[in-house]
Amino acid sequence: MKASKEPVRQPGIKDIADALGISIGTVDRALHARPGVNPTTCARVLRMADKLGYRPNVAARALKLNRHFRIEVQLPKEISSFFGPMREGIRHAAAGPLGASIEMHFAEYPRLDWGDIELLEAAIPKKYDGIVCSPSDAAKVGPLIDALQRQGTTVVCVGSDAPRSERLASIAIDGYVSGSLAAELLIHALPSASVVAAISGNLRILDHAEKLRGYAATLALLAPRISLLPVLESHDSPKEAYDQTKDLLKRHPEMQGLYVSTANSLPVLRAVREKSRARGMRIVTTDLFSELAPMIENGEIMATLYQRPFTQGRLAIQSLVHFLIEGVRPNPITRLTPHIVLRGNLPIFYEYVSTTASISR
Amino acid sequence: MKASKEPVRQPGIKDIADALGISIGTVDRALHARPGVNPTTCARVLRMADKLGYRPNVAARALKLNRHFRIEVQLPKEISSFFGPMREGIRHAAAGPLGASIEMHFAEYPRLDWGDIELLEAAIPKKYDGIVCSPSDAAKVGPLIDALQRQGTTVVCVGSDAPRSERLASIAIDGYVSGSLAAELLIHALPSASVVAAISGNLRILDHAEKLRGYAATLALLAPRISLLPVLESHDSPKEAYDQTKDLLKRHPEMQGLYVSTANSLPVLRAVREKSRARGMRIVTTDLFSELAPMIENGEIMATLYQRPFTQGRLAIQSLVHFLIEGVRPNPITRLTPHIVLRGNLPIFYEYVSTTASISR
DNA sequence: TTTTGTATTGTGTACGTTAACGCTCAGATA
DNA sequence: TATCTGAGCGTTAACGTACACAATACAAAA
Repeated sequence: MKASKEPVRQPGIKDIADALGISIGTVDRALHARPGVNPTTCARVLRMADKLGYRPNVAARALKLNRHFRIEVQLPKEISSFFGPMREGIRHAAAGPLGASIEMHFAEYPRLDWGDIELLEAAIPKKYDGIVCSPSDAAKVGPLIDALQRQGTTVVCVGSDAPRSERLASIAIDGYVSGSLAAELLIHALPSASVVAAISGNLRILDHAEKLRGYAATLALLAPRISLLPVLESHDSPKEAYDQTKDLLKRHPEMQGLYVSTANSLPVLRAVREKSRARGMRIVTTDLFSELAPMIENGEIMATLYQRPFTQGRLAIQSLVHFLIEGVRPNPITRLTPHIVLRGNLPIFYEYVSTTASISR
Repeated sequence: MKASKEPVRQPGIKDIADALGISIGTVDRALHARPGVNPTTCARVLRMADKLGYRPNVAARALKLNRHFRIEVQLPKEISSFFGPMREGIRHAAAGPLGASIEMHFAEYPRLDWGDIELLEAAIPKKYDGIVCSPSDAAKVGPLIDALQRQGTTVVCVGSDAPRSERLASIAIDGYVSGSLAAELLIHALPSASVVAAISGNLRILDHAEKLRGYAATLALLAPRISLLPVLESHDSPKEAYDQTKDLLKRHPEMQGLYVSTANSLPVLRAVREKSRARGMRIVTTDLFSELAPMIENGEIMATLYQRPFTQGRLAIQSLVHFLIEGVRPNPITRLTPHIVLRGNLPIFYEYVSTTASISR
């Protein structure tokens, strides 16, 4: 067999009109279920469109409608190894699906837990078409998101979530899975009777709590003889993290496994190193940044759970833009698994950390 | 501060022309470095375009040029748990960047190592704009790819590669990294002096060889006291794999770790199970399909290295289409890290395996 | 019958870009 | 001087769709 005619032109609205001996105006109305069309005609148009295999020409539509979306991206400045790549992912995805021109505003606030509320409030009168944000306190952010949604600004959460709010979608790492993986990695690497610990950020943040829930549950389920020390809460303060770790190591010399579920892992690692406890101690951390790489390389850190900020940003914008342009509601909740970074695949991730490289996160 | 004027219309070719008091024709020629423009004028246009922040309107361009690309995807039928999701990823990505209408042909051949050559040969006279394929024998496929490229058909390799050929790009899992990760996982889980083995597919396939190279190298480097038995080569035959594993288990009762670097892992696992050697034995497999899931769940398999077929397919089409439309040459080689699937994150991957679900691979 | 109203259909313009075509004019050639 | 040449630039018709507006039909009301 051979292909049919060479230039198989896609049928357009015009072809449907010609085939039916009517005008393109009527066809347009029929296809879009606009009022003012005879139901009989409408049916004929729909049937003919189907018969001809009509697919609307996105380019022409985009040109005609000439939509222009204003989107604000509100992310904290602080954990730049995480939110930097996330912004990159956002930019990347926004540049891709050019069905419409997208005007992106990147707004920053100092820290995860400081300034996001104000920024959201300030965004209300600006009447953006969409907002991407990473809420810290779901209870406070929720009402703001609802207010934004009601006035026609579509909100997508990325990195964290405001579960009870009206946000269009939420893209994040599955915290429970992260904790569970950390536990599993430690279980495999430690004797069946061991003592392990965990140091977390702010446990009032849902994601942190979820990580520890997964960690504890998996330890209990798969390695009942491993005992988990009371969880430390560093509140993402370097000083606190350092002091607490020091104290922990002093009080529990028998400890062999540690899960650092916050990106604020450097003080913890420093404390471990100073106690000369690096050898024998198995550590699983969270996220990936340049200081971490050599420690994975030399074995101080057994594994880190990379939270795929680039991918998260990409998916967030993809959902948002697809909704704005096509009106398609995405899955309201997307939970990704983190990448387990060991020594072997570190080079591949390290590229992302150190350069502004390729698209293949 | 407040945003500037409300409808900040994107400047077009017309605006540049007006600002300079020339015609849009000249602006168009200047912007595209077409002949027939005074260099001085050209420079003025470019400067003004930059000053006004001109971005070409993709929709208008797509409409005018009305490009129509014909792409053939040639993938084997056999490992459907791998090539199925890959086809999905391809479809997904092809539907997304609607800058042009893309006509996709999905061609199938029986097995990885049988029928791909014929399909490529058959594709030459068909004058496709692009071809996506997964070459098994690089030496044989290479010349065909070169022939296709010379006649104007752009070829992208996915899942495997034809390194010396003129293909536009190659997207695949990094085999060396895969093997290295398998080794690392086993090292962590086994006593420092152990005996481990590996069973591979066809070692003449570069990817399989790379996996074993990474495996052996990492074992030697990080755990010099672990000894690696001679590598088994199953040639992707279930019978052979089963028999070889049986034999291996009989001859080496001391073996505690096994890396199955081929998707053909079920016969191997059956042999292990029949020998009642499942407990204590640490197994790392490759890929993920429905039969594997319960074995990860119950611990028979410690981990599997998921090769992310959906992502591979998505990236392959993305490179190809982006090149066809915009003429941008992608990175010729993209090597992804596999996802390490443990019990904890299995549910997230299992979704992909069992359903035709979301986009978040 | 003419008029008015309403339900349906046709027409034209615009969206921003491309490319074919045509015009102009300086300089070269007859 | 007249004609040719070609570099440089302007004009215009598409591309397929959406929408405002105009036009037509056919009924009911005058």
